[in-house]
Amino acid sequence: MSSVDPNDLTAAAKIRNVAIRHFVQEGFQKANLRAIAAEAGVSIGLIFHHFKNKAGLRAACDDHVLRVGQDRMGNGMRDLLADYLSDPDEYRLQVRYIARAIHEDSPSARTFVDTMVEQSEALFAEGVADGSIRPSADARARAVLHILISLAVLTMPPPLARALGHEDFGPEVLRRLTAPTYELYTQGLYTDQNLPTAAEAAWAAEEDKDDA
Amino acid sequence: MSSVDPNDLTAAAKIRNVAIRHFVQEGFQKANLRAIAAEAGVSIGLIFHHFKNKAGLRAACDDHVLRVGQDRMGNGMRDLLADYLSDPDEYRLQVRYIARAIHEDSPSARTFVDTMVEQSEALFAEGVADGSIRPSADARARAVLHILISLAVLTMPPPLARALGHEDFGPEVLRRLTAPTYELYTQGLYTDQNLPTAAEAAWAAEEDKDDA
DNA sequence: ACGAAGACTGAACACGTGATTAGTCTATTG
DNA sequence: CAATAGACTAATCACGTGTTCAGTCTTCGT
Repeated sequence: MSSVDPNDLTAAAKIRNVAIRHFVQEGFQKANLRAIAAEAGVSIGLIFHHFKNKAGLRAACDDHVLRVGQDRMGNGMRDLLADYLSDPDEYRLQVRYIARAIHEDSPSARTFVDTMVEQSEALFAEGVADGSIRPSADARARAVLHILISLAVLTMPPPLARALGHEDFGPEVLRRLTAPTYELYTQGLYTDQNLPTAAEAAWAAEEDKDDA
Repeated sequence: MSSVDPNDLTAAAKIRNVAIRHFVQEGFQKANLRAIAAEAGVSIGLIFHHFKNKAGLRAACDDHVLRVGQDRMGNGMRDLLADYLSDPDEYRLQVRYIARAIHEDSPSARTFVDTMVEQSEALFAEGVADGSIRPSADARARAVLHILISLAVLTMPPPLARALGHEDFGPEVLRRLTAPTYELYTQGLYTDQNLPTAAEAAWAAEEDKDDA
């Protein structure tokens, strides 16, 4: 659906697709319009003809990627991870683009994030209703945390992947994370009775603050 | 220790500190050397005199921030979050700088990440030994996952903070995340018996792959 | 006091790159 | 068959910005 034969695409679409890849790989600033034009097989001027300026091109890319992403979520987003796993090579680029847009607080990213959180919260609510998921004291915050974690895993930086023995992130790394994620999501990290050492102390200390 | 009176700093240190802020707020590419020089109260030429070129300045910043971070970890890192909470305004900048360096795979970031993972794994091992933390099938992967999550929380993008009703990330948002994090780390997400719906199915599907 | 080394300045340079513009080609319409 | 519009090109401009350089000022050792 997304990587059709490049021949039957309009020039504008070709430019957009190439630009998306460049924006992800080099960042918006560093991305070079001449290089994009060359790779898309068009002249530089055409970019401006279609998109007005570099920011316009970016807006078009944001719009396209986020719209596609939102559509995919629309007909039954169960989980970002699940989606990703269905075809890693296909979605890796788009996921990274989305993550980048979110971190840079692009306008199109706002509604996208809202939708994700909304859906995630609804999904959890379902689970709670049928007893498969534990209830939470703050359902909204839990949804946010879950999105945050999913995004983090899917955009794992190279040094962390390397700490797992792989050159960079990919299906193998993801599979390696299966066990700890599974454990965390089913049993948690700490044992039942005592909530000790590190994080807990910090959280507690933080909570003391608004008593003062 | 870090924000002393700007007057008694050497010019090179002043430049470095200003540069760190600019690199975080605008990114390395967009950061303007003239603006940095002006804000540091020196001429543009001096930057090149001390740091050779822009890349040199960046290397110096990387080195400084990561060294400071590593020192802090050295004398008893318990938890990234705990550290952060001790003085959010002070560390916010540095944490974001580190996260950026890690994502861009800067050379100095590699050893830093390794140290973090190492320490985290050791910490978990302690906990497992004294019974406060559950054992894991893959201790290394769990440590990586934990670092990943900590980093993600501390560099939470604005749209997600907004989904929690705040303008951007800060101590309040962090406190809001306390409950779900606490729940996740003590009980997990799913109830005991069945591991249903979303993520689980995906993880399972993924595992099937290497049977084929 | 003198000389050298290094801190420091400000103007000028070089060049990459986003943007403009004049003009050509293609195709649709009346 | 004009004629109009839009896709498209290639040369050119404009300018921000990293970098260099010649020269001045400060400091310090002898």
